[in-house]
Amino acid sequence: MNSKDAVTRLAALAHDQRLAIFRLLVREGPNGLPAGDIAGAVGATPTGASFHLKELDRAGLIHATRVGRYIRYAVHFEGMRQLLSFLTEDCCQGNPELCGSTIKKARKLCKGETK
Amino acid sequence: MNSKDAVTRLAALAHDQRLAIFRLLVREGPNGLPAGDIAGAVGATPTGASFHLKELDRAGLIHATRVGRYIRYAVHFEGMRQLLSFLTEDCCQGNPELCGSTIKKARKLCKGETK
DNA sequence: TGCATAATTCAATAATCCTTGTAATATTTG
DNA sequence: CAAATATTACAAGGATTATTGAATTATGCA
Repeated sequence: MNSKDAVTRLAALAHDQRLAIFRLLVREGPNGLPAGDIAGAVGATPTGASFHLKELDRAGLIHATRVGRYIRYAVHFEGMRQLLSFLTEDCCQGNPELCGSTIKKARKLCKGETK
Repeated sequence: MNSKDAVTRLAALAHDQRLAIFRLLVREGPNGLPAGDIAGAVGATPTGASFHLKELDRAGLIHATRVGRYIRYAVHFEGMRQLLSFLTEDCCQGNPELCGSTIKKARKLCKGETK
C-alpha cells in the first residue's frame, strides 16, 4: 500500500453516494448486490451509479462479478483492510495507550455494536 | 457521525500532502508537531502547509494549539476513531468472520506491527 | 521600540471532478 | 431472430478544489 493508492481510495470514498454505496456493501458482506439494487438503495440514476461503482472498483475497494444479466458488486475486504492499516500505521510510535487505543475502539463496530 | 462529516474527513485525507501530514501526526502521538516542522517533513511550502492543516482541522481530524510563537498540530484521535467506525459499521451484518475480520487485522497496526 | 521568526490570509490562475442525457453493449426470454 | 432488461460508455457543462506569491498578523527577544 503506497500513498498514491491510499489517496485514490480515500477520494473514491469522499463522495456522498459512493460512501453510501460502500457502507451498504460493507453491511451486505461477500455476496454483494447487483448494480440496480445499489442504485435504488442510494437514490442514484443508473448512469450515476455506474460511474460511482466504476470509481470504487478502480480504486480497489469493491469488485464486480457478472451473474446472468446482472452485475453484482461486493466489497474488496483486503483493499479495505489495507487502507485502514495505512491510516493507523505505527500509531503513537507503538504506544496505542497514548491515543486511548483508537483502533481497538473502532474495531468493536465490526461486531455489529452500533456505537 | 453522519455521512456529510465523513465525506468531509475523507476528502481532507484524499490528498497526497494532507495524508502525509496526517500519518506523520498519527505516528507522532498526542504532542504533535509545530506547523513548520510538518511543512518541512512533507515538503510543503509554508502557505501550502497552512492551507492543508486548516483543511484537516476544519474536518475534525487534527487540532491546533499555540505554544509561544509556534502552533502545534496533533491528531484528534476521537475524530479519527469516529471515521474508522463509520466506515466499518455493521460489517457483514455482524458476522465479521465473513470478511476475515478485516478490522481485527487492521487493528494490529496500532501496535506498531509494520506489515 | 524595532527586528526576526512562525504562521496565516488573500487573490488569481490552473486543474480536477460531478452531473446529465443520449447512445451503445451484453444477456435473457419469447 | 427480435424484444426487453441491466448496465456501461461517451461528451459537455458547471462547480469545486489546488497552487502560487505577496502581504499580514502574532510572538519573542535585544
